This record gives sequence, structure tokens and C-alpha cells, in this order.
Amino acid sequence: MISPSLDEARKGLTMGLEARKLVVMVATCSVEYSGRTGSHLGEGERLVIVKGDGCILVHRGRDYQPVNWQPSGCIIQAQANNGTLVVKAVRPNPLESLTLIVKEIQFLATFLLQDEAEFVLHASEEEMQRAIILQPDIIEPGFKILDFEKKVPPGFVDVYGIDGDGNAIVIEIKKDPAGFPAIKQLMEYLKYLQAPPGRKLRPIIVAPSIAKGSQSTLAKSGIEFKQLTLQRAVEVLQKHARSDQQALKSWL
Amino acid sequence: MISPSLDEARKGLTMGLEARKLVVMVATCSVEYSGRTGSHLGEGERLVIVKGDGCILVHRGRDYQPVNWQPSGCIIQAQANNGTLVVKAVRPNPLESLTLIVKEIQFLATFLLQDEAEFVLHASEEEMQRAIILQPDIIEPGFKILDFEKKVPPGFVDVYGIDGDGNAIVIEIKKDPAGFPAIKQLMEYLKYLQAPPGRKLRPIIVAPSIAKGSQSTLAKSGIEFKQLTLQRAVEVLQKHARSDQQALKSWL
DNA sequence: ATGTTTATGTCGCGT
DNA sequence: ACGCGACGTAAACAT
Repeated sequence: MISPSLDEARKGLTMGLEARKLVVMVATCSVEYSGRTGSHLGEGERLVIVKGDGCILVHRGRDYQPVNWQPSGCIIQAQANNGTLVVKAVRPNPLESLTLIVKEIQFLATFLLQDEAEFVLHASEEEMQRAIILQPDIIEPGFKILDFEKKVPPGFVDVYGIDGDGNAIVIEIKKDPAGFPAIKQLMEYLKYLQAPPGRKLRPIIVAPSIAKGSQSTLAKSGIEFKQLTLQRAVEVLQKHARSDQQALKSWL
Repeated sequence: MISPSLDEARKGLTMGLEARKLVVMVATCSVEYSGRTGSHLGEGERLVIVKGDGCILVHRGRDYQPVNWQPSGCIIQAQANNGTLVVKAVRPNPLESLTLIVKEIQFLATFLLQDEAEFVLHASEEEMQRAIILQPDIIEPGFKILDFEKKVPPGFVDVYGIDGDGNAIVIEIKKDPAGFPAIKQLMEYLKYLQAPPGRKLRPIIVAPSIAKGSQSTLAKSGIEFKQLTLQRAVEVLQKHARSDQQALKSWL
């Protein structure tokens, strides 16, 4: 719909809402918000998006974030009022409401997006862990993994195992340069872990680098550092993915 | 443009980008992100928004937040590639890139939003303070304000004054249910304040309510609590705005 | 340019 | 339902 009348727009919007479709609208409007705090936005042209799950976004011509919004789970309704189209989005909990007073509409359309794809975020820390598990010798030759996500009272040890000499290895993985928090966290874990009889307990921080300024603290703490970049981790994963594929192929 | 060809869309998108206009597109696409971490999103229909300041949003049919995005300040370009339209948005710092592989376009339009309005957010704590300053007796009859945003070493005292008996009142305002942090903060301020000779120092927390579990701590601390909701504060402000208007009117 | 704090943060997870 | 932490947090503000 291009330049629909307010009443046409109201109908289109209401039908879109009922069908839980995506409504995209470019309109001249002012916006009021009241809830956890309040806000006022004077008249201007904006992009308004209403989604099927009951969320609404009001975007201006710049900035990544919407100037006003309401998260999913709102009750949204459109009604004609005194020569304007009033769109209300009420969120039950916490109780807050967003009101658009629409004066003129340049464009309105509804869409039913067909989208079943899965979104995969590569959490780098997780990939580093998987790389270590798949190929423990990237830490050091002879390293054998006994457990991962091993529970200790303050949290979970990322990777736990023994080195070639039978010493216990406790690994804390960080995707970012490892600093004081990582050291502290690992020290906490150590309190609840014991070295095998006659052997040592070797705490190791695995990270792409050491945070600037933490070098000396790390040295004093007795914790070892082993560099592992995300890139290297991904390489290891890809290598194993390939060999998995080949194994599958030869098996078929 | 409804169902434009990939090449028509490329032209429209490129022209929109050059004119720094808002581009809205509904398209079947897959999305790759690589930067601080990485992500992959398979093929599906999505709403794509490109703004004039060089930010890009990829929205799915549900959820308030975009599934993929790039904040303002990116270099965005569109090019034809092997029967697809490839849209790349590269952020210089931190270096990260978003790539859309567009297979089919349902809709594409560009807009130049006319929007000069100012956005005003009512910071509720500030409004509560203004309400107290305008009408101190909402705290208690006889309360006179001597200062606000009064500097003490750890920070600023929200409101400072004396009650009807000459005792000093120190007010800490919280917009949310007041809990331990508010108590601690006010206690800190008290160290640097003194009661008038022969009078008391009355610390008061002004908030919509007391955080659950903080009731007893508050009682033991010797700090008083005075309820003030945002709604009440706004009422007071509006009343004074009205009387200001009337004063202005009668003066004219 | 870099670090710190805020946010109508939102969102997911565990109790 | 509520509390807590993480986020590709983004954005504003101070250094």
C-alpha cells in the first residue's frame, strides 16, 4: 500500500496483527512511551515495524537502535481517533505502554516471512574447548583428557586431565586476552582439586594472549599459560570435520 | 519495487546507499557474520534495513532484536555474484563483517525520512527530584530545601534541607525499589555531613517502594523511608506546569 | 582513541 | 514467576 488513507492503513494493520504477520510501515507520527520511565518524541517520519509475536520497533533515519520500542508479548491494537491513527502497544509485565499517533502514512505492507533456518552463533570459547577435546595435544603432547565442564563448588572446570607424567592438568579457557579475573577464577577452582599422589596439579590458562598488565600476576600465581587463538581452534575443528567426513565416506 | 530482479535491486540498493537513504528490503537470504565471534544463518525470508548512517539490521519474523546486524559507521556495498546479490557491511573497528547472500527479493524501497523532532526521555529519578524541589512538602510539611546535588566526597546528595524542627534532612532518591545499595550509598554520604547544633541528621530514602528483603536492614540502619512513585512525581510536575502557565497568563 | 557506566537494555537459564 | 549473568550487547560519557 502506497500512501493509504488512515482508515485503509488501520484495516491493513489490524488484519496483519490478527494474522500475526510482519507489518512494515513508513509514517509521519509522534510517539509517547510510559512505563519504567517515560519518553516523548515529536512528529516526524519513521519506519515502524510490528512483528507477529507482538513486538514493535520505531526506527528513525539513523542509529542502530530503535528510538522507541516494545519487546515481544505485547497487546497491540490500532484505532482511528480524531483524524489520526493511534497505535497502542501495551506490555503487561512490567506494565508499560507505547503509543503512536500517526498522522500520515507513506507506505504500509504486511509480510508472512517463511523462515525456518537455524541461527548458529560460534561461541569462541566453546570452539576452543571442542578443539582441545578433539585434539588434546594442541595443549601439549601426552595430554589426556579425563573430564570437561567438571563441577567444582564455585563453577565448572573447562577441561581436566593428566599430562604425560601423570600430573593433573586444570584448564581455564578464555576467548579474550586472559586477565586477573581468569587467574582468580582458576585459583578458586584449585582449592577444590587435588594433585594425584606424588604428582603435581598444573593449572593452565588457555587464551589467545595474556591481558596487558597481567603478565607478572600470572607469573607469580604459578599458573601456566598456553596460547590458543580462535583461528587455530577453528583449523583444528575443520581438520577433524574433514576427517569425520572421510571416515563416513569410507564407511559407506 | 515489488519482486525486482537481483540486478534491479542491486541498483536500487546502491543508489539508496549513495543518497544515504533508508533502504527497506524483504528478501530470501542467508547471513554470515565474522568478527568478535562468528555466526551463520541459513536461507530464509527476512526484513533487511539499511540506514543512511551505515548501519544494517536483519530482522526475522519474531523477536525484538535483529538476528544479525552491524552498528552505524560501516562501509556497505552491494554486488552481483554468481546469480545472487551479495551485500557486505564491514565495520572498521573492531574489524568485523556481515555478509548477506540474497537469492530473491520480494520487496525493496528507499525512503528519505524527514525527522527533526527531539527525543526526550524522562529520567524518572530526575523527575522525582524536580517534584521534591518544586513542592518539598510531598516529603513532609515544613521541609525546606537548602541544596540539591550537594557535593560530598563519595558523590552527590540528591536533596538536602531542614525539617520544621531545624533537623537536617538528607534525601537519597531511587526510581526503583530501594535496596541495600541505596542504604549503603546514603550511609556513605552521612559520614561527611553533620547535624545542626543540638539537632538531628535525618537520612531519608525516597523511592516507590522498599526492595523485598531490605525492610529489616533499613529499619536497623536508622534511615527513614518516604514513598514517592513516579506517577505522583509527574502529577506534581504537571500541577506546577499548569500553575506556571496560569501565572504567565495572568501576567500577560 | 580508549576505558567505564548505563540501559525502557534484552534474553536465556536455573531455582 | 523471579533472580542472575551474558551479550557480537550498543551508546553515552569521561579520560
